[in-house]
Amino acid sequence: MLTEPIVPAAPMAQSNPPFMSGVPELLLLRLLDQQEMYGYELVRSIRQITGEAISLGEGVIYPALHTLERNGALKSRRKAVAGRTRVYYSLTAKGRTRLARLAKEWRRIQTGIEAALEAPAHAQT
Amino acid sequence: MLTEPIVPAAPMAQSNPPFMSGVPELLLLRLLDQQEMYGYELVRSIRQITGEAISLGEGVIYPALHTLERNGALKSRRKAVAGRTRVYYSLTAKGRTRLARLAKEWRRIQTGIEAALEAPAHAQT
DNA sequence: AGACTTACTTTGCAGTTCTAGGTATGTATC
DNA sequence: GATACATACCTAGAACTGCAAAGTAAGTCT
Repeated sequence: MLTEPIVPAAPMAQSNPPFMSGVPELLLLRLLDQQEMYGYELVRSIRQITGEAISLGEGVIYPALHTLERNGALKSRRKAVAGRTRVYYSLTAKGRTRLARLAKEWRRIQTGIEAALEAPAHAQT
Repeated sequence: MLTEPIVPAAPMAQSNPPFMSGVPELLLLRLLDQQEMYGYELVRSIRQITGEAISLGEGVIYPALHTLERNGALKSRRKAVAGRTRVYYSLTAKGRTRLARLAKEWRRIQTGIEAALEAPAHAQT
């Protein structure tokens, strides 16, 4: 049963977090370039590898994995472990190309922002 | 005259550039924190200060300025220069707070990504 | 039996950047 | 004076994407 949402849930919040676009994709490709992993594992790994700076929920990871696989950047295989079935993902050649391009793009932006933030000129010490 | 678009214009393109969310806002606040500026000027300044790494068109800048002013982060005043009218923007206290928060957020993400990209662990030399 | 963790999935919202087009005025060129 | 270019501002609409929330289900532990 249970046909109604009971409570619409309060919306609000500060909505769209800045600086996050493209980040999930970059991190997934980066991690999967090192070794085969499954979704749930990736969620924890991202938290860890970024030093708790970035935390992506399952609602972000799984859809992203599906999209990347659909695009041919990832390939997957099912594997039964401890009576449970996991879906392991790994990079394809296309995925490696994409990772390289994305990482380069990131560095470009990052360099640009850094230049702007350091911005001498004004002096405010 | 000229009442029709003549050609619908081909869409396509590679769509949404990654890593750009929040960036226009951050750069605008950063630049306007140093000195009063007008839209057209900001377009060029951003290109310059980021070392050509980031280039934001007028279609990005003006709406962003309007939104920031509406949110109370910026204040504006009209000024006639060389027979032309310019709209100069500058930071409000609220804008300064926002800049601080955004910059901090940027550094957090940036650090996280960097950690992930450098990621030793695997070794592939 | 109950509670918790693992593991995967889906829906819908929300907010943003970007391209492309359009207006208008001053200045330089022919 | 006509043409072209740079300055200066504005808007609409599309496209994308991350995120929270909720749900399913099966193991494990107490």
